Amino acid sequence: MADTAITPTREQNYPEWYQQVIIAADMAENSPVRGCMVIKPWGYAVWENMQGVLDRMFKDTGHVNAYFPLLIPLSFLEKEAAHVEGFAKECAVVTHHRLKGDGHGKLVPDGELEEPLIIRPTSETIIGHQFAKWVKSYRDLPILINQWCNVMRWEMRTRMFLRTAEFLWQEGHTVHATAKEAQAETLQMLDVYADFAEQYMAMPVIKGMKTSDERFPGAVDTYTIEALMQDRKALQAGTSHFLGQNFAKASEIKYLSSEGQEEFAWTTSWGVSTRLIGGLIMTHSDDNGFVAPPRIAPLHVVIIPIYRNDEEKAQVLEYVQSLAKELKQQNYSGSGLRVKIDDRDMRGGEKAWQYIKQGVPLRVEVGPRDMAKGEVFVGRRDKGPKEKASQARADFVAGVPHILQEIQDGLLAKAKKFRDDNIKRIHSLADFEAYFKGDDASAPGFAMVPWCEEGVGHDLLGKLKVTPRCIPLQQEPIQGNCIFSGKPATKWVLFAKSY
RNA sequence: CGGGGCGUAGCGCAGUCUGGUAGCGCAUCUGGUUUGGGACCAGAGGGUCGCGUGUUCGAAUCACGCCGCCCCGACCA
Repeated sequence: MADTAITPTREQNYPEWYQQVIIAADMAENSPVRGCMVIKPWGYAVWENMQGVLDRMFKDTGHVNAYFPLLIPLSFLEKEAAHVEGFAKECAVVTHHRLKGDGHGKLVPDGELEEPLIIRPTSETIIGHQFAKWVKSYRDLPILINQWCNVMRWEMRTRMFLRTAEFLWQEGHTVHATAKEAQAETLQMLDVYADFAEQYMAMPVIKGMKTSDERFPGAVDTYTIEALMQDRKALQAGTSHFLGQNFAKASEIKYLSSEGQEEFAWTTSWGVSTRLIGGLIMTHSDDNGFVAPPRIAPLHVVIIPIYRNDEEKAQVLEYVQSLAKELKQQNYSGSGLRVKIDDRDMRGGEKAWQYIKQGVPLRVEVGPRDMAKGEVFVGRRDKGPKEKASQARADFVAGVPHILQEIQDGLLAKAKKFRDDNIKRIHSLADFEAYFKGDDASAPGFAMVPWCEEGVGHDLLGKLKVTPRCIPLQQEPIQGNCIFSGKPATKWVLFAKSY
């Protein structure tokens, strides 16, 4: 056996390591359909936990859930000019509504549709169409809606979780009477995303506004949370868009104001996807596999009973069942502890390694010796696989919530330090080039660059495969000149190689 | 859509150059020995060799055509 559970290691081949972690943790696998993935129970459990927290946060900020159709009339996509440009090339199109036999055992499309339908790449157009009917008066506003669904974008190159042709997400869509209110909503949801990423996923993010080139097609302003992965590439982890009146005009969302004037409404949209799981994997996992932050881990504690014969088995199982019961009564992050006893007929070591690869925060091994002493033998996922220690059973049970929070905090602190250690302030084009040159496998991290706010176009960016990630909301005082134009700088801009 | 590579057991591969009745490792199942740690021994099950046509006494292997997938670009939540 290799000395790490995952081969290759991050150091040896990061992209391959990423794939292997997903397979070893049994989170997902490729499907027979190009670019699509099967999310297996362990991966889906992570998503369900993320959904649970986000859904509560959305509801706490006044949103309600609804559902809109998968299929959208093609003509809807044509309504907003920039939106057409942005999405037309990557849409799956439905042109027929049944199949017929060709007489040789094959099925061929039959029944051509008068108007083709597209599979939603995002739902602004169809939701806007419905909103137009729902909004008549200023009294109907605001509309604060979210939907959990799948969308499809026919991407050229895909990677599990990070970019798949079909992916799961939530998309929030809101309508407001004023620009100010819509802008406040956009920023509020960006904060929700940032809080979720940091407090639950232990993934530090930088909040900022996208530069015009990176904006969502059809948006006035796009805000983003940007995270740094362990290979020092950036990941756009969530976006929130102020759509101005662009979609309101395209879909004719109009209302009568309290002054009796007909006005176009102001809309927003915001989303995070299963891509976050990819970010989670690349933020915390190590050469032994996935590391699940306790607050969204499918299991908090796995108990592995150790025994030699049926008599011992009966005794140990009784002991661990009462242990599991006590643990489940403990509370962590708003719910009972998630605990499982694994009494499969397998060797203990093999089970232990499986849970290491799956990232379970705490492994408890209990055999006759522990039982006799009223102890448990505990391993933590944030420590080495063999760094395990005995502990009095009662102390352990009472202390688990505290240990879990310690692991959670440790993951965030470690990720934050890594992120902060890999942000560099750069004041000249030459330094910028020196920082970013090198192949894709050796991304250096984030660069903070002084900028004059007049576009960031430069040939160097394409050559270095570097993109502006965002204009951070939190700006520090700046002096000096824009590295692109040489004019006095007014803002710091964040650059990186990215996913 | 350009450039490269690959389709043989559930997974990973050898065999193809030089045509001769399909093999290895892992996984699975059975029996045994083990048992505080990703066990060991013995045995078993499992494949129209991507599809089609051709050459041949004989094709995984040669020829032609097709299909699919992966990697590198353009595109990207």
